[in-house]
Amino acid sequence: MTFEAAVYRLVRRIPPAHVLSYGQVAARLGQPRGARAVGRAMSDCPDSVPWHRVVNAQGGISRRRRVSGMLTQRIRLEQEGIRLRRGRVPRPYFWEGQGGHRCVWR
DNA sequence: GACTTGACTAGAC
DNA sequence: AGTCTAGCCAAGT
Repeated sequence: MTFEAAVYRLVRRIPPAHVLSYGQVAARLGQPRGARAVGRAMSDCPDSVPWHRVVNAQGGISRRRRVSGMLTQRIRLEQEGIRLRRGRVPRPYFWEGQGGHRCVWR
């Protein structure tokens, strides 16, 4: 199992209308400082991966080579019912796994 | 095979 | 609240 594959497997488990930061993904895979490696993996991921559910630690959409990709990500998030505040995904949308949060998606 | 380059980030000033 | 740094991993040079 490569790191990349592990990243894709986890990202596929993020429920609709929820997000995870690059750092959170890395931490869950046992690499608390591997956020950057997650970003690299996401830059080349299969279409079967809901890549739009991964944002940066501030809830914002990170820059990339293809600027248009940023718009696509925002659109996809909004289509799932996520409302961005000041260009960021508000905290309640962050997937905390088993616990604590209320699912705002319907 | 060494070095660079990112969709990153927590911590230290 | 800005700036800098170290740490991560794979692809491209």
